[in-house]
Amino acid sequence: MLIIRDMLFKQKRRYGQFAESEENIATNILADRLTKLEVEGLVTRQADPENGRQIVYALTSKALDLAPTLIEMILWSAKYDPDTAADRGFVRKAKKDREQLVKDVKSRARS
Amino acid sequence: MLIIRDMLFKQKRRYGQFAESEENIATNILADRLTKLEVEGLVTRQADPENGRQIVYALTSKALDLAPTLIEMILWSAKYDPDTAADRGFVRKAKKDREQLVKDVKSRARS
DNA sequence: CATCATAACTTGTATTTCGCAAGTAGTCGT
DNA sequence: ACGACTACTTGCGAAATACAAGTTATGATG
Repeated sequence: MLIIRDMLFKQKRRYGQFAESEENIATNILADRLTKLEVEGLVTRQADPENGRQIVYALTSKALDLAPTLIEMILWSAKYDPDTAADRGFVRKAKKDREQLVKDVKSRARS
Repeated sequence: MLIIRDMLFKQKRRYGQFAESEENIATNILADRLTKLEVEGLVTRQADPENGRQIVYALTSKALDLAPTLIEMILWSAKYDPDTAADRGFVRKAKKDREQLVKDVKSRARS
């Protein structure tokens, strides 16, 4: 979930970027989760043609369709978790035009 | 999550009912989760005045506000998980009038 | 072209959580 | 008074996770 969240909302694409996130996931667990996500058809893995040592992960449409669920989770956190990192603009946009936000999030995550 | 799901959508209120659910949660884990949910302010626990040996659990508004998140999860499952238990009518209603469904679910869970 | 840095993992081990089976405590019905 | 019911606890083996260190392949540097 944390990986998909980072890919959907923070445009992260690489192993090193996931490892940096504030949840401090252990590297063996991260590797394990990435292969499980690949097996479940949620992410694809491919070598970066411009930099052979980098692998670029991408979300499948099955994973992009988790956007509404994650957005609802963010809204709930914004309401009840004082330490939440959700930004104001995001929450406002979600309440104003939810469908459009889902489209925007998916489109950004694809690019 | 499974406990909140059962309370929101299946009107379960008691320990024995949670233990029956198809995920077959171990009783020690169930007890642990219920106290954690209580500590986090998601459920309340009170003895049934009509039957002293039964304890009735209820969702707080903080937990009721998880309804949109859980509904989105159900919709995603209905789309991608062939073994999902989500019923047709529910999915139709969610797509037709989401806000109303959220209200209905909350209202049923409170009664 | 040898060496160093980087990125993506593996491996080993201690710690934590979980699953299963069994047992306990306070009602309640008869 | 006694058995059944409901909500838990307890003990222990198995599995998952966290932490630290090592490995492999590629790209950059002097």
